[in-house]
Amino acid sequence: MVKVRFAPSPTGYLHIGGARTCLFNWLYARHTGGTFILRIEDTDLQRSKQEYLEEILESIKWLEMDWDEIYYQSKRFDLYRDYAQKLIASGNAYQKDGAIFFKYEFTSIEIDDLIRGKIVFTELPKNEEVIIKKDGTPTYNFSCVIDDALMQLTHVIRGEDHIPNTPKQILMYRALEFDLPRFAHVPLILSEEGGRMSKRYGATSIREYKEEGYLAQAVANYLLLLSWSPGDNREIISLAEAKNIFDIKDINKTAAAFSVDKLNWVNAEYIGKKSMEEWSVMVAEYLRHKDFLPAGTDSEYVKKVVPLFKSRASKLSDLLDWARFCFYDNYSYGEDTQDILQRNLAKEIQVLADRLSLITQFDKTEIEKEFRAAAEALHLKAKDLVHPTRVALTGKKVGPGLFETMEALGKERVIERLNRLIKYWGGANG
RNA sequence: GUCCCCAUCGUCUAGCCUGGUUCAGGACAUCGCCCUUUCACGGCGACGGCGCCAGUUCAAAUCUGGCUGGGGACGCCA
Repeated sequence: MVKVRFAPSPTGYLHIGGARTCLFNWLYARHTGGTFILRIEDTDLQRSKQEYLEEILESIKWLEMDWDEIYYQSKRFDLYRDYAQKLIASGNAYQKDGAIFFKYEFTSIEIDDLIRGKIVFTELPKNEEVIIKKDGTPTYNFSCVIDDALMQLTHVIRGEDHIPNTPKQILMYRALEFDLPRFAHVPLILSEEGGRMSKRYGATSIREYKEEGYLAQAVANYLLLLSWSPGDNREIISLAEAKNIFDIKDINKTAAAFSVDKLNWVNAEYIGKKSMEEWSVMVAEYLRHKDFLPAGTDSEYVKKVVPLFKSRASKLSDLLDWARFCFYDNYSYGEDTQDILQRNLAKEIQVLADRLSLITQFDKTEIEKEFRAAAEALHLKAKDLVHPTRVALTGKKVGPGLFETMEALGKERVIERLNRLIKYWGGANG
């Protein structure tokens, strides 16, 4: 019976690296029908924070993972001290400077790693290791061994930065006469530049991706693709599907560089799969959460307007910029619109506005019909009228289809904004 | 410095274990064309890679060794 764990330390937020390690563990447990436990490694009382703990738990849940059991190392200090005493009694540890040291003889240690095969250490840098600190709390390597053994974990799936810890831990297993779990060290996730992942290179905590408007399923899907693949060219895989096929042996040995571009693509794929209804609800919630909507914004209006952006957004935060014109009138014409605005079409826009105001059924079909008729009457190519109209309505050169934008905005707003551009040019009679 | 890990397009990867079926397949990005009122979506196409050197073999991306490059660890942090 498989039993695995994810063991975060609440001294910081859940990062993408930790999230992926968690994902692999969770997936393996669910694939095998085993048990997945969460072990909070809060032994550093100074640096551990409740805020971080909540954050980590929230992020894991957000990614749609769950756990069968949860433990806190801070509640198990007595246990670690008992085992340290046992080591003293058996002559494998001793007290010095108020701390307890585990001592060991030099031996060649071999790790039979499930991902990398044999890893051989022919020497170790030291011959003793602190296991209980002066303040009575255990060190990482010790509490980790005690818990992994006592919780009867069958597999320890963790980041490869732990490879150098493993020989020390194995020595402790032996001294304590514990059975060894299987080890699987997964590759690290590198920064976009291929270097070390750190806060200096943009967002790394799961929360930040949530705040940026990435969908949980997309983030999980993308993370899954780093150093693992289903082997059949599929890129879009739900966790439910991954559960069926995930296996440790399919995890690569090579570290993967994180790519925002690819994440954006995956996220856009997930957005594409949502129905318009789901999309609207999702965006509305996001915009409200971001406090973006002006007070009193009609939710029906929000529903009308957000579909415009579904096929263009790669993440919800795109709307914060792109959809601004839908909710605010105080936008200015962008710098890059000058080439369009320098041609004064005040009279023509006035004609357009007059014709549009007569439409009773203000939908995109009627609007387009009238719009094209107006262009023809004015001897203008449709696009010569389209571009300035878009600038008038949105302040931007690029955006959703013009006629659907007009329908979503509603007749009143459209006319108002056309008049605003006419005024900008100095009036239709000037 | 010492120890350890890794090495296929710019990036993520398939292939590598069980050498010939591969003048290496897919995806992201980039570029081009089509669609088109702009951008995006969608469709089509292009560009682009087995780090290097030896060895084994009739045959190596696939096996072996060395080199180089990248990453990690050396805390009474985890």
